[in-house]
Amino acid sequence: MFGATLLRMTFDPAPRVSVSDHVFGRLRDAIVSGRYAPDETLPGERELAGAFAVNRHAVREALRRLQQLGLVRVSQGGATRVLDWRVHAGLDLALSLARSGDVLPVETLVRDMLEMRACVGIDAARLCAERADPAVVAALVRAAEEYGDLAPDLDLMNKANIAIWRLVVRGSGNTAYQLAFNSLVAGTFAVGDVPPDARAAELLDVAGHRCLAASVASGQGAAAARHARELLTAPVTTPTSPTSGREARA
Amino acid sequence: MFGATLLRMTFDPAPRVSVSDHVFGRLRDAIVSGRYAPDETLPGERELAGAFAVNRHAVREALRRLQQLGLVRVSQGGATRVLDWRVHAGLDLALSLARSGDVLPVETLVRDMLEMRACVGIDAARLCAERADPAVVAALVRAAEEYGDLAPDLDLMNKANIAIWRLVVRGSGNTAYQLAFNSLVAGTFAVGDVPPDARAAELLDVAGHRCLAASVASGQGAAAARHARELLTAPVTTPTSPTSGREARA
DNA sequence: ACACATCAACTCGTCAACTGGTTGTACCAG
DNA sequence: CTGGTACAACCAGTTGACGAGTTGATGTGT
Repeated sequence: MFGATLLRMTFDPAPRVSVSDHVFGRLRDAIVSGRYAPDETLPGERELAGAFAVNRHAVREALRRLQQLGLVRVSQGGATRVLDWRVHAGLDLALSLARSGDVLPVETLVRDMLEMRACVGIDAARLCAERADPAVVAALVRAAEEYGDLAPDLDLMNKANIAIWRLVVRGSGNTAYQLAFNSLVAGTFAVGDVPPDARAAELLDVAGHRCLAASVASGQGAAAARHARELLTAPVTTPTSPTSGREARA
Repeated sequence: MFGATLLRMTFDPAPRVSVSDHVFGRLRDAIVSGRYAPDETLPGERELAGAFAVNRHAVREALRRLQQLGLVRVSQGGATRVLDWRVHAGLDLALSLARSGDVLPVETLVRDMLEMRACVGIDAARLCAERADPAVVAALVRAAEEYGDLAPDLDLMNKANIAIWRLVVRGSGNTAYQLAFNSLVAGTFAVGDVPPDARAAELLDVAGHRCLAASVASGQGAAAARHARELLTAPVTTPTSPTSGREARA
Protein backbone atom coordinates (compact mmCIF):
# COMPACT_ATOMS: atom_id res chain seq x y z
CA MET A 1 0.00 0.00 0.00
CA PHE A 2 2.92 2.29 0.74
CA GLY A 3 4.39 1.65 -2.63
CA ALA A 4 1.13 2.29 -4.42
CA THR A 5 0.67 5.60 -2.68
CA LEU A 6 4.21 6.61 -3.41
CA LEU A 7 3.88 5.71 -7.03
CA ARG A 8 0.58 7.41 -7.48
CA MET A 9 1.78 10.59 -5.87
CA THR A 10 5.20 10.72 -7.49
CA PHE A 11 4.89 9.66 -11.08
CA ASP A 12 2.35 10.49 -13.70
CA PRO A 13 0.83 7.62 -15.65
CA ALA A 14 2.92 8.85 -18.57
CA PRO A 15 1.37 11.47 -20.86
CA ARG A 16 1.03 9.07 -23.75
CA VAL A 17 -1.56 10.68 -25.95
CA SER A 18 -1.60 9.59 -29.53
CA VAL A 19 -1.34 12.16 -32.27
CA SER A 20 -4.87 11.70 -33.50
CA ASP A 21 -6.11 12.03 -29.94
CA HIS A 22 -4.35 15.32 -29.67
CA VAL A 23 -5.83 16.65 -32.87
CA PHE A 24 -9.24 15.31 -31.90
CA GLY A 25 -9.18 16.99 -28.53
CA ARG A 26 -8.06 20.31 -29.89
CA LEU A 27 -10.67 20.38 -32.62
CA ARG A 28 -13.38 19.24 -30.22
CA ASP A 29 -12.57 21.97 -27.75
CA ALA A 30 -12.40 24.53 -30.54
CA ILE A 31 -15.82 23.52 -31.80
CA VAL A 32 -17.56 23.18 -28.46
CA SER A 33 -16.13 26.40 -27.14
CA GLY A 34 -17.53 28.16 -30.17
CA ARG A 35 -14.27 29.14 -31.83
CA TYR A 36 -15.74 27.42 -34.86
CA ALA A 37 -19.32 28.56 -35.19
CA PRO A 38 -21.98 26.16 -36.52
CA ASP A 39 -22.23 26.03 -40.30
CA GLU A 40 -18.70 27.31 -40.53
CA THR A 41 -16.31 25.40 -42.75
CA LEU A 42 -13.37 23.73 -41.12
CA PRO A 43 -10.00 24.03 -42.84
CA GLY A 44 -9.17 21.27 -45.25
CA GLU A 45 -7.50 18.08 -44.14
CA ARG A 46 -4.16 19.03 -45.66
CA GLU A 47 -4.31 22.46 -44.07
CA LEU A 48 -5.11 21.00 -40.67
CA ALA A 49 -2.36 18.47 -41.07
CA GLY A 50 0.03 21.29 -41.76
CA ALA A 51 -1.20 23.35 -38.83
CA PHE A 52 -0.83 20.47 -36.38
CA ALA A 53 2.39 19.32 -38.04
CA VAL A 54 1.05 15.80 -38.39
CA ASN A 55 0.11 13.50 -41.19
CA ARG A 56 -3.16 13.86 -42.98
CA HIS A 57 -4.30 10.40 -41.90
CA ALA A 58 -4.06 11.41 -38.27
CA VAL A 59 -6.30 14.37 -39.05
CA ARG A 60 -8.67 12.06 -40.84
CA GLU A 61 -8.98 9.78 -37.85
CA ALA A 62 -9.72 12.78 -35.67
CA LEU A 63 -12.30 14.06 -38.12
CA ARG A 64 -13.97 10.67 -38.23
CA ARG A 65 -14.36 10.72 -34.50
CA LEU A 66 -15.69 14.26 -34.58
CA GLN A 67 -18.16 13.20 -37.22
CA GLN A 68 -19.36 10.27 -35.19
CA LEU A 69 -19.74 12.53 -32.17
CA GLY A 70 -21.99 14.78 -34.22
CA LEU A 71 -19.71 17.78 -34.20
CA VAL A 72 -18.91 18.01 -37.90
CA ARG A 73 -20.25 16.71 -41.16
CA VAL A 74 -17.65 15.84 -43.76
CA SER A 75 -18.60 15.36 -47.35
CA GLN A 76 -16.39 14.16 -50.11
CA GLY A 77 -15.40 16.91 -52.46
CA GLY A 78 -17.02 19.55 -50.29
CA ALA A 79 -15.75 21.18 -47.19
CA THR A 80 -16.29 19.79 -43.71
CA ARG A 81 -18.88 21.89 -41.94
CA VAL A 82 -19.21 22.43 -38.24
CA LEU A 83 -22.52 21.30 -36.77
CA ASP A 84 -24.34 22.75 -33.79
CA TRP A 85 -23.39 20.34 -31.04
CA ARG A 86 -26.40 21.39 -29.00
CA VAL A 87 -28.55 19.88 -31.73
CA HIS A 88 -26.53 17.09 -33.27
CA ALA A 89 -24.23 15.80 -30.55
CA GLY A 90 -25.17 12.82 -28.42
CA LEU A 91 -24.73 12.11 -24.76
CA ASP A 92 -21.26 10.72 -25.31
CA LEU A 93 -20.09 14.26 -25.87
CA ALA A 94 -20.63 14.90 -22.17
CA LEU A 95 -17.92 12.42 -21.35
CA SER A 96 -15.61 13.94 -23.88
CA LEU A 97 -16.40 17.36 -22.53
CA ALA A 98 -15.80 16.43 -18.94
CA ARG A 99 -12.58 14.67 -19.76
CA SER A 100 -10.91 17.88 -20.83
CA GLY A 101 -13.11 20.48 -19.22
CA ASP A 102 -12.39 24.21 -19.21
CA VAL A 103 -14.54 24.56 -22.25
CA LEU A 104 -17.76 24.26 -20.30
CA PRO A 105 -18.30 25.07 -16.62
CA VAL A 106 -17.59 21.80 -14.88
CA GLU A 107 -19.91 22.47 -11.95
CA THR A 108 -22.90 22.91 -14.19
CA LEU A 109 -22.00 19.83 -16.17
CA VAL A 110 -21.70 17.76 -13.01
CA ARG A 111 -25.00 19.06 -11.71
CA ASP A 112 -26.64 18.19 -15.02
CA MET A 113 -25.24 14.69 -14.99
CA LEU A 114 -26.32 14.15 -11.40
CA GLU A 115 -29.80 15.37 -12.28
CA MET A 116 -29.97 12.98 -15.18
CA ARG A 117 -28.65 10.19 -13.03
CA ALA A 118 -31.47 10.80 -10.59
CA CYS A 119 -34.07 10.98 -13.32
CA VAL A 120 -32.95 7.78 -15.00
CA GLY A 121 -32.13 5.96 -11.78
CA ILE A 122 -35.56 6.52 -10.30
CA ASP A 123 -37.38 5.21 -13.32
CA ALA A 124 -34.93 2.36 -13.69
CA ALA A 125 -35.58 1.34 -10.09
CA ARG A 126 -39.31 1.34 -10.77
CA LEU A 127 -38.93 -0.73 -13.91
CA CYS A 128 -36.46 -3.04 -12.22
CA ALA A 129 -39.01 -3.75 -9.51
CA GLU A 130 -41.77 -4.35 -12.02
CA ARG A 131 -40.17 -6.45 -14.71
CA ALA A 132 -37.54 -8.07 -12.60
CA ASP A 133 -35.20 -10.83 -13.62
CA PRO A 134 -34.79 -13.06 -10.54
CA ALA A 135 -31.07 -13.51 -11.06
CA VAL A 136 -30.45 -9.80 -11.27
CA VAL A 137 -32.64 -9.15 -8.26
CA ALA A 138 -30.74 -11.73 -6.25
CA ALA A 139 -27.44 -10.15 -7.24
CA LEU A 140 -28.80 -6.75 -6.31
CA VAL A 141 -29.91 -7.89 -2.87
CA ARG A 142 -26.56 -9.51 -2.24
CA ALA A 143 -24.68 -6.44 -3.41
CA ALA A 144 -26.78 -4.22 -1.17
CA GLU A 145 -26.12 -6.46 1.81
CA GLU A 146 -22.39 -6.48 1.22
CA TYR A 147 -22.40 -2.75 0.58
CA GLY A 148 -22.18 -1.75 4.22
CA ASP A 149 -19.01 -3.76 4.79
CA LEU A 150 -16.98 -1.14 2.94
CA ALA A 151 -18.23 1.50 5.35
CA PRO A 152 -15.34 3.87 5.79
CA ASP A 153 -13.67 3.80 2.40
CA LEU A 154 -15.55 6.20 0.14
CA ASP A 155 -13.60 5.13 -2.91
CA LEU A 156 -14.57 1.50 -2.54
CA MET A 157 -18.12 2.47 -1.67
CA ASN A 158 -18.33 4.53 -4.81
CA LYS A 159 -17.32 1.53 -6.89
CA ALA A 160 -19.78 -0.71 -5.10
CA ASN A 161 -22.44 1.94 -5.48
CA ILE A 162 -21.90 2.03 -9.21
CA ALA A 163 -22.12 -1.75 -9.28
CA ILE A 164 -25.44 -1.62 -7.41
CA TRP A 165 -26.94 0.93 -9.75
CA ARG A 166 -25.61 -0.97 -12.71
CA LEU A 167 -27.59 -3.95 -11.51
CA VAL A 168 -30.67 -1.79 -11.09
CA VAL A 169 -30.33 -0.40 -14.57
CA ARG A 170 -29.71 -3.83 -15.99
CA GLY A 171 -32.73 -5.15 -14.18
CA SER A 172 -34.87 -2.47 -15.74
CA GLY A 173 -34.39 -4.22 -19.04
CA ASN A 174 -34.03 -0.90 -20.77
CA THR A 175 -31.01 -0.79 -23.04
CA ALA A 176 -31.22 2.98 -23.42
CA TYR A 177 -31.04 3.41 -19.66
CA GLN A 178 -28.08 1.11 -19.54
CA LEU A 179 -26.18 3.01 -22.19
CA ALA A 180 -27.04 6.38 -20.72
CA PHE A 181 -25.91 5.13 -17.33
CA ASN A 182 -22.59 4.15 -18.83
CA SER A 183 -22.19 7.59 -20.34
CA LEU A 184 -22.95 9.25 -17.02
CA VAL A 185 -20.65 7.00 -15.03
CA ALA A 186 -17.80 7.58 -17.46
CA GLY A 187 -18.48 11.29 -17.39
CA THR A 188 -18.47 11.60 -13.63
CA PHE A 189 -15.36 9.48 -13.49
CA ALA A 190 -13.65 11.65 -16.07
CA VAL A 191 -14.48 14.83 -14.22
CA GLY A 192 -12.67 13.51 -11.19
CA ASP A 193 -14.25 13.85 -7.79
CA VAL A 194 -17.66 15.39 -7.94
CA PRO A 195 -19.12 17.31 -4.99
CA PRO A 196 -17.61 15.16 -2.25
CA ASP A 197 -19.80 16.04 0.69
CA ALA A 198 -23.22 15.50 -0.82
CA ARG A 199 -22.13 12.34 -2.57
CA ALA A 200 -20.63 11.13 0.68
CA ALA A 201 -23.97 11.53 2.40
CA GLU A 202 -25.55 9.47 -0.33
CA LEU A 203 -22.85 6.84 -0.36
CA LEU A 204 -22.94 6.36 3.40
CA ASP A 205 -26.69 5.76 3.42
CA VAL A 206 -26.35 2.01 3.61
CA ALA A 207 -29.87 1.53 4.92
CA GLY A 208 -31.30 3.43 1.96
CA HIS A 209 -29.65 1.08 -0.49
CA ARG A 210 -30.92 -1.92 1.44
CA CYS A 211 -34.43 -0.50 1.35
CA LEU A 212 -34.11 0.01 -2.37
CA ALA A 213 -33.01 -3.55 -2.91
CA ALA A 214 -35.78 -4.85 -0.70
CA SER A 215 -38.41 -2.88 -2.60
CA VAL A 216 -37.10 -4.21 -5.88
CA ALA A 217 -37.05 -7.74 -4.53
CA SER A 218 -40.67 -7.48 -3.43
CA GLY A 219 -41.68 -6.09 -6.80
CA GLN A 220 -43.02 -2.82 -5.48
CA GLY A 221 -42.19 -0.32 -8.17
CA ALA A 222 -43.53 2.74 -6.42
CA ALA A 223 -41.57 2.03 -3.25
CA ALA A 224 -38.40 1.34 -5.19
CA ALA A 225 -38.81 4.60 -7.05
CA ARG A 226 -39.34 6.44 -3.78
CA HIS A 227 -36.22 5.00 -2.20
CA ALA A 228 -34.24 5.71 -5.34
CA ARG A 229 -35.48 9.27 -5.29
CA GLU A 230 -34.41 9.75 -1.71
CA LEU A 231 -30.96 8.43 -2.53
CA LEU A 232 -30.40 10.24 -5.80
CA THR A 233 -31.99 13.65 -5.35
CA ALA A 234 -29.97 14.51 -2.24
CA PRO A 235 -26.74 15.29 -4.07
CA VAL A 236 -28.46 17.45 -6.62
CA THR A 237 -30.71 19.42 -4.29
CA THR A 238 -28.32 19.89 -1.40
CA PRO A 239 -25.41 21.81 -2.88
CA THR A 240 -27.38 23.79 -5.40
CA SER A 241 -29.89 26.51 -4.78
CA PRO A 242 -33.16 25.51 -3.07
CA THR A 243 -35.13 26.13 -6.23
CA SER A 244 -35.92 22.51 -6.94
CA GLY A 245 -39.08 21.37 -5.27
CA ARG A 246 -38.94 19.52 -2.02
CA GLU A 247 -42.60 18.61 -2.36
CA ALA A 248 -41.82 15.03 -3.29
CA ARG A 249 -40.28 14.27 0.08
CA ALA A 250 -43.02 15.80 2.19
CA MET B 1 -46.32 14.63 -52.59
CA PHE B 2 -46.60 12.18 -55.44
CA GLY B 3 -43.07 12.90 -56.51
CA ALA B 4 -41.69 12.50 -53.03
CA THR B 5 -43.42 9.20 -52.55
CA LEU B 6 -42.29 7.99 -55.92
CA LEU B 7 -38.74 8.98 -55.25
CA ARG B 8 -38.69 7.43 -51.83
CA MET B 9 -40.16 4.23 -53.04
CA THR B 10 -38.20 3.94 -56.25
CA PHE B 11 -34.68 5.04 -55.52
CA ASP B 12 -32.52 4.33 -52.57
CA PRO B 13 -30.99 7.29 -50.80
CA ALA B 14 -27.84 6.26 -52.64
CA PRO B 15 -25.81 3.45 -51.09
CA ARG B 16 -22.90 5.80 -50.57
CA VAL B 17 -21.21 4.12 -47.70
CA SER B 18 -17.54 4.73 -47.44
CA VAL B 19 -15.23 1.79 -47.00
CA SER B 20 -14.40 2.65 -43.43
CA ASP B 21 -18.10 2.98 -42.69
CA HIS B 22 -18.63 -0.49 -44.05
CA VAL B 23 -15.88 -1.96 -41.95
CA PHE B 24 -17.11 -0.04 -38.94
CA GLY B 25 -20.65 -1.26 -39.32
CA ARG B 26 -19.64 -4.86 -39.79
CA LEU B 27 -17.35 -4.89 -36.80
CA ARG B 28 -19.92 -3.06 -34.68
CA ASP B 29 -22.62 -5.56 -35.54
CA ALA B 30 -20.24 -8.42 -34.95
CA ILE B 31 -19.36 -7.11 -31.51
CA VAL B 32 -22.83 -6.12 -30.41
CA SER B 33 -24.36 -9.33 -31.63
CA GLY B 34 -21.84 -11.24 -29.56
CA ARG B 35 -19.92 -12.87 -32.37
CA TYR B 36 -16.93 -11.35 -30.65
CA ALA B 37 -17.28 -11.99 -26.95
CA PRO B 38 -16.00 -9.44 -24.43
CA ASP B 39 -12.32 -9.74 -23.60
CA GLU B 40 -11.76 -11.53 -26.85
CA THR B 41 -8.98 -10.27 -29.07
CA LEU B 42 -9.88 -8.84 -32.42
CA PRO B 43 -7.75 -9.83 -35.40
CA GLY B 44 -4.89 -7.52 -36.19
CA GLU B 45 -5.27 -4.50 -38.39
CA ARG B 46 -3.48 -6.07 -41.30
CA GLU B 47 -5.51 -9.23 -40.98
CA LEU B 48 -8.76 -7.29 -40.89
CA ALA B 49 -7.63 -5.23 -43.84
CA GLY B 50 -7.00 -8.42 -45.71
CA ALA B 51 -10.32 -9.94 -44.72
CA PHE B 52 -12.28 -6.88 -45.83
CA ALA B 53 -10.03 -6.39 -48.86
CA VAL B 54 -9.41 -2.79 -47.93
CA ASN B 55 -6.51 -0.69 -46.88
CA ARG B 56 -5.24 -0.73 -43.36
CA HIS B 57 -6.11 2.94 -42.81
CA ALA B 58 -9.75 2.23 -43.44
CA VAL B 59 -9.60 -0.41 -40.74
CA ARG B 60 -7.82 2.00 -38.47
CA GLU B 61 -10.51 4.63 -38.88
CA ALA B 62 -13.15 2.05 -38.13
CA LEU B 63 -11.27 0.86 -35.06
CA ARG B 64 -10.92 4.44 -33.83
CA ARG B 65 -14.66 4.89 -34.04
CA LEU B 66 -15.27 1.61 -32.28
CA GLN B 67 -12.87 2.67 -29.58
CA GLN B 68 -14.64 5.97 -29.08
CA LEU B 69 -17.97 4.19 -28.95
CA GLY B 70 -16.62 2.04 -26.14
CA LEU B 71 -16.74 -1.23 -28.02
CA VAL B 72 -13.06 -2.02 -28.17
CA ARG B 73 -9.88 -0.96 -26.48
CA VAL B 74 -6.85 -0.79 -28.70
CA SER B 75 -3.39 -0.60 -27.26
CA GLN B 76 -0.15 -0.19 -29.09
CA GLY B 77 1.84 -3.36 -29.24
CA GLY B 78 -0.94 -5.39 -27.71
CA ALA B 79 -4.00 -6.77 -29.33
CA THR B 80 -7.25 -4.85 -29.59
CA ARG B 81 -9.66 -6.34 -27.07
CA VAL B 82 -13.41 -6.37 -27.29
CA LEU B 83 -15.17 -4.60 -24.43
CA ASP B 84 -18.58 -5.40 -23.00
CA TRP B 85 -20.77 -2.83 -24.67
CA ARG B 86 -23.37 -3.18 -21.93
CA VAL B 87 -20.81 -1.75 -19.56
CA HIS B 88 -18.60 0.54 -21.61
CA ALA B 89 -20.74 1.83 -24.47
CA GLY B 90 -22.54 5.14 -24.27
CA LEU B 91 -25.98 6.20 -25.37
CA ASP B 92 -24.75 7.02 -28.85
CA LEU B 93 -24.51 3.32 -29.47
CA ALA B 94 -28.29 3.19 -29.50
CA LEU B 95 -28.33 5.34 -32.60
CA SER B 96 -25.72 3.21 -34.22
CA LEU B 97 -27.66 0.12 -33.26
CA ALA B 98 -30.94 1.41 -34.59
CA ARG B 99 -29.39 2.56 -37.83
CA SER B 100 -28.54 -0.96 -38.84
CA GLY B 101 -30.83 -3.01 -36.67
CA ASP B 102 -31.25 -6.75 -36.93
CA VAL B 103 -28.64 -7.18 -34.30
CA LEU B 104 -31.00 -6.20 -31.51
CA PRO B 105 -34.81 -6.49 -31.52
CA VAL B 106 -35.94 -3.17 -32.91
CA GLU B 107 -39.23 -3.18 -31.05
CA THR B 108 -37.55 -3.44 -27.71
CA LEU B 109 -35.06 -0.77 -28.63
CA VAL B 110 -37.82 1.60 -29.69
CA ARG B 111 -39.75 0.91 -26.52
CA ASP B 112 -36.66 1.61 -24.48
CA MET B 113 -35.99 4.86 -26.25
CA LEU B 114 -39.60 5.96 -25.84
CA GLU B 115 -39.42 5.14 -22.16
CA MET B 116 -36.30 7.16 -21.79
CA ARG B 117 -37.82 9.98 -23.77
CA ALA B 118 -40.71 10.05 -21.34
CA CYS B 119 -38.43 9.90 -18.32
CA VAL B 120 -36.20 12.71 -19.51
CA GLY B 121 -38.98 14.76 -21.06
CA ILE B 122 -41.04 14.86 -17.88
CA ASP B 123 -38.16 16.03 -15.75
CA ALA B 124 -37.03 18.47 -18.43
CA ALA B 125 -40.52 19.97 -18.50
CA ARG B 126 -40.41 20.40 -14.74
CA LEU B 127 -37.00 22.02 -14.84
CA CYS B 128 -37.98 24.16 -17.79
CA ALA B 129 -40.91 25.51 -15.84
CA GLU B 130 -38.79 26.18 -12.78
CA ARG B 131 -35.63 27.72 -14.14
CA ALA B 132 -37.06 29.19 -17.28
CA ASP B 133 -35.33 31.49 -19.71
CA PRO B 134 -38.00 33.96 -20.87
CA ALA B 135 -36.86 33.88 -24.48
CA VAL B 136 -37.06 30.09 -24.63
CA VAL B 137 -40.44 30.10 -22.90
CA ALA B 138 -41.75 32.61 -25.41
CA ALA B 139 -40.52 30.51 -28.28
CA LEU B 140 -42.08 27.45 -26.72
CA VAL B 141 -45.47 29.12 -26.33
CA ARG B 142 -45.36 30.33 -29.91
CA ALA B 143 -44.35 26.92 -31.19
CA ALA B 144 -47.16 25.28 -29.25
CA GLU B 145 -49.68 27.74 -30.67
CA GLU B 146 -48.54 27.19 -34.22
CA TYR B 147 -48.41 23.45 -33.66
CA GLY B 148 -52.07 22.85 -34.36
CA ASP B 149 -51.90 24.46 -37.79
CA LEU B 150 -50.14 21.38 -39.16
CA ALA B 151 -53.04 19.26 -38.03
CA PRO B 152 -53.37 16.56 -40.67
CA ASP B 153 -49.78 16.02 -41.76
CA LEU B 154 -48.18 13.66 -39.27
CA ASP B 155 -44.76 14.10 -40.80
CA LEU B 156 -44.78 17.83 -40.33
CA MET B 157 -46.28 17.45 -36.87
CA ASN B 158 -43.51 15.10 -35.91
CA LYS B 159 -40.92 17.66 -36.91
CA ALA B 160 -42.74 20.42 -35.05
CA ASN B 161 -43.13 18.12 -32.07
CA ILE B 162 -39.40 17.54 -31.99
CA ALA B 163 -38.85 21.29 -32.18
CA ILE B 164 -41.19 21.81 -29.23
CA TRP B 165 -39.48 19.25 -27.09
CA ARG B 166 -36.12 20.59 -28.11
CA LEU B 167 -37.20 23.92 -26.71
CA VAL B 168 -38.36 22.27 -23.51
CA VAL B 169 -35.08 20.47 -23.10
CA ARG B 170 -33.12 23.59 -23.88
CA GLY B 171 -35.20 25.51 -21.38
CA SER B 172 -34.36 22.97 -18.72
CA GLY B 173 -30.80 24.26 -18.83
CA ASN B 174 -29.51 20.72 -18.49
CA THR B 175 -26.85 19.95 -21.04
CA ALA B 176 -27.01 16.23 -20.35
CA TYR B 177 -30.73 16.21 -21.10
CA GLN B 178 -30.09 18.10 -24.29
CA LEU B 179 -27.46 15.66 -25.48
CA ALA B 180 -29.50 12.64 -24.50
CA PHE B 181 -32.48 14.11 -26.31
CA ASN B 182 -30.36 14.44 -29.43
CA SER B 183 -29.31 10.83 -29.16
CA LEU B 184 -32.89 9.68 -28.79
CA VAL B 185 -34.18 11.80 -31.65
CA ALA B 186 -31.45 10.56 -33.94
CA GLY B 187 -32.14 7.01 -32.84
CA THR B 188 -35.86 7.15 -33.46
CA PHE B 189 -35.24 8.83 -36.78
CA ALA B 190 -32.76 6.17 -37.75
CA VAL B 191 -35.13 3.37 -36.90
CA GLY B 192 -37.63 4.79 -39.32
CA ASP B 193 -41.24 5.10 -38.31
CA VAL B 194 -41.83 3.94 -34.80
CA PRO B 195 -45.23 2.63 -33.65
CA PRO B 196 -47.39 4.83 -35.85
CA ASP B 197 -50.70 4.61 -34.06
CA ALA B 198 -49.65 5.43 -30.54
CA ARG B 199 -47.35 8.17 -31.65
CA ALA B 200 -50.14 9.56 -33.81
CA ALA B 201 -52.40 9.81 -30.78
CA GLU B 202 -49.68 11.72 -29.01
CA LEU B 203 -48.86 13.95 -31.95
CA LEU B 204 -52.50 14.88 -32.54
CA ASP B 205 -53.00 15.99 -28.94
CA VAL B 206 -52.63 19.66 -29.75
CA ALA B 207 -54.36 20.75 -26.58
CA GLY B 208 -51.96 18.74 -24.48
CA HIS B 209 -48.98 20.52 -25.94
CA ARG B 210 -50.65 23.88 -25.37
CA CYS B 211 -51.28 22.96 -21.74
CA LEU B 212 -47.66 21.97 -21.37
CA ALA B 213 -46.48 25.27 -22.79
CA ALA B 214 -48.89 27.18 -20.60
CA SER B 215 -47.70 25.38 -17.48
CA VAL B 216 -44.11 26.12 -18.37
CA ALA B 217 -44.93 29.75 -19.05
CA SER B 218 -46.60 30.11 -15.67
CA GLY B 219 -43.64 28.50 -13.96
CA GLN B 220 -45.60 25.59 -12.49
CA GLY B 221 -43.18 22.71 -12.55
CA ALA B 222 -45.51 20.09 -11.18
CA ALA B 223 -48.23 20.89 -13.71
CA ALA B 224 -45.75 20.91 -16.57
CA ALA B 225 -44.45 17.55 -15.47
CA ARG B 226 -47.98 16.18 -15.29
CA HIS B 227 -48.86 17.34 -18.78
CA ALA B 228 -45.58 16.03 -20.11
CA ARG B 229 -46.30 12.69 -18.48
CA GLU B 230 -49.71 12.48 -20.07
CA LEU B 231 -48.21 13.21 -23.46
CA LEU B 232 -45.17 10.97 -23.26
CA THR B 233 -46.30 7.91 -21.38
CA ALA B 234 -49.16 7.10 -23.72
CA PRO B 235 -46.99 5.68 -26.52
CA VAL B 236 -45.00 3.51 -24.20
CA THR B 237 -47.82 2.01 -22.18
CA THR B 238 -50.34 1.52 -24.97
CA PRO B 239 -48.69 -0.69 -27.58
CA THR B 240 -46.53 -2.90 -25.41
CA SER B 241 -47.54 -6.09 -23.77
CA PRO B 242 -49.53 -5.88 -20.52
CA THR B 243 -46.53 -7.12 -18.56
CA SER B 244 -45.58 -3.66 -17.38
CA GLY B 245 -47.21 -2.89 -14.11
CA ARG B 246 -50.33 -0.83 -14.18
CA GLU B 247 -50.20 -0.19 -10.47
CA ALA B 248 -48.50 3.14 -10.92
CA ARG B 249 -51.50 4.57 -12.72
CA ALA B 250 -54.12 3.16 -10.42
C1' DA C 1 -28.51 39.80 -71.06
C1' DC C 2 -29.70 35.23 -69.76
C1' DA C 3 -29.53 30.08 -69.51
C1' DC C 4 -26.82 26.26 -69.87
C1' DA C 5 -23.08 22.92 -70.83
C1' DT C 6 -18.05 22.47 -69.98
C1' DC C 7 -14.03 22.39 -67.55
C1' DA C 8 -10.38 23.24 -64.22
C1' DA C 9 -9.10 23.55 -59.40
C1' DC C 10 -10.11 22.37 -55.44
C1' DT C 11 -11.94 18.88 -51.78
C1' DC C 12 -12.24 14.25 -49.52
C1' DG C 13 -11.60 8.88 -50.21
C1' DT C 14 -8.57 5.22 -50.83
C1' DC C 15 -4.49 2.85 -51.50
C1' DA C 16 0.51 1.11 -51.24
C1' DA C 17 4.86 0.67 -48.87
C1' DC C 18 7.80 2.03 -45.30
C1' DT C 19 9.97 3.18 -40.48
C1' DG C 20 9.67 3.17 -35.53
C1' DG C 21 7.92 2.24 -30.73
C1' DT C 22 5.47 -1.13 -27.65
C1' DT C 23 3.98 -5.48 -26.02
C1' DG C 24 4.19 -10.33 -25.10
C1' DT C 25 6.67 -14.51 -25.37
C1' DA C 26 10.22 -17.73 -25.68
C1' DC C 27 14.66 -18.66 -24.36
C1' DC C 28 18.81 -19.00 -21.68
C1' DA C 29 22.39 -17.94 -18.16
C1' DG C 30 22.94 -17.51 -13.27
C1' DC D 1 13.26 -20.05 -9.78
C1' DT D 2 14.88 -15.45 -11.05
C1' DG D 3 16.58 -11.95 -14.15
C1' DG D 4 17.91 -10.62 -18.51
C1' DT D 5 17.94 -10.92 -23.56
C1' DA D 6 16.27 -11.81 -28.31
C1' DC D 7 12.65 -12.07 -31.28
C1' DA D 8 8.13 -11.83 -33.43
C1' DA D 9 3.70 -9.58 -33.68
C1' DC D 10 1.35 -5.61 -33.31
C1' DC D 11 -0.02 -0.78 -33.33
C1' DA D 12 1.50 4.24 -34.48
C1' DG D 13 2.76 7.30 -37.73
C1' DT D 14 4.73 8.96 -42.24
C1' DT D 15 5.28 9.65 -47.24
C1' DG D 16 3.51 9.77 -51.78
C1' DA D 17 0.26 8.92 -55.06
C1' DC D 18 -4.20 8.43 -57.54
C1' DG D 19 -9.36 8.21 -57.90
C1' DA D 20 -13.93 10.33 -56.91
C1' DG D 21 -16.86 14.09 -56.02
C1' DT D 22 -17.95 19.09 -55.52
C1' DT D 23 -17.69 23.81 -56.62
C1' DG D 24 -17.20 27.90 -59.14
C1' DA D 25 -15.61 30.09 -63.11
C1' DT D 26 -15.57 30.05 -68.07
C1' DG D 27 -17.29 29.98 -72.47
C1' DT D 28 -21.02 29.34 -75.64
C1' DG D 29 -25.66 29.51 -77.71
C1' DT D 30 -30.04 31.59 -77.55
